[in-house]
Order: sequence, then C-alpha cells, then structure tokens
Amino acid sequence: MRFQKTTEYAIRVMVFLADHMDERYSANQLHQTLQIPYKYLGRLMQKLSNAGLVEVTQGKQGGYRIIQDLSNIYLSEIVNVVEGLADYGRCVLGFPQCSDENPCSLHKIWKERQESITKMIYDTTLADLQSNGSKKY
Amino acid sequence: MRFQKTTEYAIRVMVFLADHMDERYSANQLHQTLQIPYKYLGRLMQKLSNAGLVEVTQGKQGGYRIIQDLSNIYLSEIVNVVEGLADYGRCVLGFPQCSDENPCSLHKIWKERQESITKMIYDTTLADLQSNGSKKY
DNA sequence: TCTATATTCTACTCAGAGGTAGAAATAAGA
DNA sequence: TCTTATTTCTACCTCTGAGTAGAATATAGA
Ligand code: SF4
Ligand code: SF4
Repeated sequence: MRFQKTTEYAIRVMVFLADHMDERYSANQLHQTLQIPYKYLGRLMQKLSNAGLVEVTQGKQGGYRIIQDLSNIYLSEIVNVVEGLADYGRCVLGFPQCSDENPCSLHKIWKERQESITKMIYDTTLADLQSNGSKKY
Repeated sequence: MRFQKTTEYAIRVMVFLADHMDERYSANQLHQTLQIPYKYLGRLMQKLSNAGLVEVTQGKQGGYRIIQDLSNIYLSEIVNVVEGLADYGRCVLGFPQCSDENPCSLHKIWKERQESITKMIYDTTLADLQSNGSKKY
C-alpha cells in the first residue's frame, strides 16, 4: 500500500521545481539534488514534459522549468503521468464489479479512507505545497 | 496506490472464512467461490496457515478453517503475511530519513491519510467484518 | 563553425509480483 | 488395503516496475 517509487520521484521533482520557479534545472542537477537515478530521471522528465507539466529547453544551458500557474497543477495530474489514476476507486477485495448497494462488510470503512486520499490528490495543487521560508532542498 | 493483488486475495479469503466459521473449505472450493487462481491460492493459504491464521487439514475432506476467535485476528496480520508492514509510515516523497520536525509541505496532509489507513488495518478485526445477514458470497 | 552541455532515443538488465505445471505427501473412507 | 481428494513441494514462466548504457540529436556560446 504505497505510491510507486517513480510517482514519489515525480512528486519530488515537481515540488522542488515549484519552490524554484523561473529557474531551469538540468536532469543532472535534479539528479544530484534530489537523489534520483540520472538516466531514469531523464525518462521521467520526458513524460512530465510531454504531459505539459514542465517546459523543457534542449542543449547547453537547457533544462526543465515550470511555467504554468502553480495553482493549476494538481497532484492528480502528476500521479496520472506515472502510475495512472485507475487504482483510485479500486475495491479493497479486488473484485471487478460491485455496486455500492448491499456492500460487503469492509466497503464503508475502506471507501472513506480511499476517498480521502483521492480527494487529496485531486484537490491539492503545487501552490498549496510551496514551502515559503524553511526550505529543505 | 493500492494493496497488492495477493493482499486482496488474502483479505477475501479471510473475510469469507470468517463468515463461515466451523466449516472447512478446500483450496478448490475457495478458488471457485472467490475467483482466485487455484495453484496461486495454494501457496497463499500455506502462508496464512504458517502464520497461524487458518487451521489446515490435509487429505480427503481436508481444507482450511479459522479456529481463532475472530476478534483476535487483525487485518494488519493478514497484510503482514503477504506484503509486510514496512510501507506503512513511508515518506510520500520516498526519502529514507526525515524527522517530523521542519517537515516538507506535503508531510502533514499525507501523514494524516496514511495514519488513517494504518489505524484501519491495526484496529479492524475479522469480527468487525462479519456480515450477519445479507451475505454476498 | 566548433565545442561543450543538454535532452532524446533505443536497447538492454535486474528484481519481484503474479501465475502455471507436475509430482510427492497425507489422510478419510470405501 | 486401496482409492480418491486433498495439501505441499519444486520448478518453471510471464509481466511490470526500476535501473543502466550508449549513441543520436539539439543548442548556447566561444
Ligand atoms: S462491497 Fe466489498 S467487494 Fe464490493 S466493491 Fe465494496 S469492498 Fe469491494
Ligand atoms: S517531511 Fe516531507 S520529505 Fe520528510 S518524511 Fe515528511 S513527507 Fe517525507
């Protein structure tokens, strides 16, 4: 029960870039600062840029940057790029089809928690996550 | 962000057996009733029995059964048998070391949800999950 | 134009989850 | 005792997430 490692990487990068808007960071800089495997990060960044979440500049002095308004970038978009959103809403017992009427005994207690996390990724934007002052990275 | 498929299987089996205490079910019966791959289920049941969660009888008319008091079997034990509990408490950014002091911007909102799920699996027993009446399976 | 620093593309490797196959061991009951 | 239904053991296979390697492409700036 956790996010995929790649999703963690993606959130790490986006939160970091959000805290350093208007600056470009190369894959190598991000790799060193955020402890993410260099080559792996390259492919991840490509996905994020294809999804329009970061702007990319090639060549010397190039790198990645966020240009969108931070309050328009939701965690759900980041999660979607990496692991997709299909699992949110999944039955805790793994059954494919099951209406909410006449639910099994675990349904209610599980759905509450699941929806709380779903709500979190759909409601939280990078603007909510800016750490003004006390930056750690 | 979801349980492993095998964990779902395990919970399915245990909830089913809890609803049918004092009856033995063979792997084949469970396989057909709960739609879990037969051979795969065999290995899963072995783990559950090694952990003492089910009693097993070999040979003809054999099968699996719960003998413990249902209120003594916590979801956390079931999860532990399959995927372990190490991920509960994991940092949402995947960093290995990070104290709760001077937390990053995501820490609080994430910890709340994570602890809610952790609490669920540590506090819920099979007795809480018995569906008296309206059984679906 | 050339060079250094970037991203991008392609093709691997590795580990673990999920699943399959078949034979061996066990025990109830005819 | 023999048969049959069962678990158990061992060995594979497949798929996906994670990570590595190297060459190709792009571009700022000397
Ligand atoms: S009622 Fe139970 S089986 Fe059906 S979707 Fe909800 S948790 Fe899954
Ligand atoms: S403060 Fe942030 S980085 Fe540190 S453990 Fe909490 S979520 Fe992870």
